[in-house]
Amino acid sequence: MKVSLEAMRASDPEFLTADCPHRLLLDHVTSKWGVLIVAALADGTMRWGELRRAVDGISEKMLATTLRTFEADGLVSRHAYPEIPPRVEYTLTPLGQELAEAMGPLMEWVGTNAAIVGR
Amino acid sequence: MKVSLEAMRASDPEFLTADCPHRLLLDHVTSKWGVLIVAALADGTMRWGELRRAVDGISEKMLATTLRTFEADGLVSRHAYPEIPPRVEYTLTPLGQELAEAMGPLMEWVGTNAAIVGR
DNA sequence: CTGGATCCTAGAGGATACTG
DNA sequence: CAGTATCCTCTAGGATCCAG
Repeated sequence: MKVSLEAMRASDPEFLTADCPHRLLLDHVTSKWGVLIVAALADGTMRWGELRRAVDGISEKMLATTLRTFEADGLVSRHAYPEIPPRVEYTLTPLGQELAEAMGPLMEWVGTNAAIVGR
Repeated sequence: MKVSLEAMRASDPEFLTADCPHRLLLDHVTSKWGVLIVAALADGTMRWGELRRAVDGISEKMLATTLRTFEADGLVSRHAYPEIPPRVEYTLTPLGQELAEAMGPLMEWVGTNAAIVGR
């Protein structure tokens, strides 16, 4: 399947024009860490610490803010258990799982073509 | 198809770890304007001016630098015609077209789910 | 028409310390 | 363990002017 801005704009003329909601959502999910967090959570529910380790190099701040953005977007759900020590789990919502599947081909492409990248 | 960091790392343990080439390539193609440029070019060869109009809101600087990055990555090819006034056309390479196809599902997902986005 | 060259800024992102 | 709070850096990106 191809992308085709033209085709998408045939049904919605505002598709990916400046300041449209599509742009905002696209910026969220293609953010530096957003892609990696979704990819990590695609494997299933994870705790904060697991996620931090799975997404190599992420700072605590960016993990927190990206997760909050995704929660607000309804892509990730958070469940905190009232225990000592605390345990908090993050899971993709059904919508988030759709996203994970939609990103599958892109991730595969990156996986097989990383060698080509120039500086 | 799901993404699954785990699965990808089974074959390549370095997959999407910090400073790996995958990260670099991913940053290129998921950059703010990169996605939109690939999407626009997926419809076929375009001239500089067309591209500028198709990618609503892009500055000349970012159009130029993103195109140069993609050229260096082998995703886009540039052809300048020695005419007055100048005409320059940009086309996706075969590799770029693969990328465009890989991004298809993501674009569709964004198209159908933009309403959900929070601020 | 297709850019290159400059200058500038907002905000993404990082480092560190601290807390329930 | 799972975060918040601060402060700071840096660069992606924008605005503008200029040129072949």
